[in-house]
Amino acid sequence: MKPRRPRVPAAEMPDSCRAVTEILNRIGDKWSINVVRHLGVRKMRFSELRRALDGVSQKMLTTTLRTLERDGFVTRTVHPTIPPRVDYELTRLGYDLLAPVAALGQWAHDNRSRVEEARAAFDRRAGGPVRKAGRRV
Amino acid sequence: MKPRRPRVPAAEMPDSCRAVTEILNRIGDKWSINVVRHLGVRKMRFSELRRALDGVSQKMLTTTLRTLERDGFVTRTVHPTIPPRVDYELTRLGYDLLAPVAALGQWAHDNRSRVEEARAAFDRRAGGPVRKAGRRV
DNA sequence: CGGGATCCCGACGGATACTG
DNA sequence: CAGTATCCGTCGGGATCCCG
Repeated sequence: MKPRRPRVPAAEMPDSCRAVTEILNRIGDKWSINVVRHLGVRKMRFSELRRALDGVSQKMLTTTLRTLERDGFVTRTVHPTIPPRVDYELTRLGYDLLAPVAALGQWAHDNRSRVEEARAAFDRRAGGPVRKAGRRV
Repeated sequence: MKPRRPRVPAAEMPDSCRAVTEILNRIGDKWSINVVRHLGVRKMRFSELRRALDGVSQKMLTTTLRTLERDGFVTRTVHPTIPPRVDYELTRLGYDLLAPVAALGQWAHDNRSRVEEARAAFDRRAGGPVRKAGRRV
């Protein structure tokens, strides 16, 4: 259990800022996080992942997995059988990433209702949701 | 409310999955995380944030702050002075979110080089970075 | 100073068809 | 099964102008 720092010193922000922005641009897309989370449970093959993710297109799953592989988060193992079989598995780096990601996931799970309530309250006050914002699911 | 588990069983993934996807769609945009991180240091006014974030447009900062306000992560305080002054501050929920976010930020900062090395190694093997659908740039 | 209103573009990502 | 190759719509988000 890593002691999390309660406060970020202002002086360190700029540098830390870029790192966060970078990593977020990488894993902040629509599927990466959930792929990592699923592979965190066990190694899976392509079609398993596709079914598990529910809604991902084949193209995006391929792209997502390739990029995760490129960044060193997953390994791709091809079994030259018929029919072909490809396994995806988290690397050490992938498991390291899983820790903070799982924490965020746990937070999201635990605090979902608080966000929903705040949102509903705001909409009552303001008369409607904010235009132009996060992607819808 | 279920007790938290270190490992998420595969059976619970779908539910947890949606929560993560939702929260990530919300804060996974280009600026939200860094706004929260900056406000985690101290309360700031609009133009302070704008300067601190380096590169954010006025429109996106406004939109980001509105949505964060809507979701209950920040408060917006207008001082009816001349010139006007608007302060943004994290709510309790915002500080709660800051914890896992800061952990992720710390991870990003600490592991930046590992990702860069993996990426460089992959590009050497494959002959170039990934483009769409696994092609090379 | 802190926005709101518009215009616009490029990417992200879905649908579909084809292949080894 | 596990991809590749295309086409194409959506919208995130930057630029610009205006206003109280």
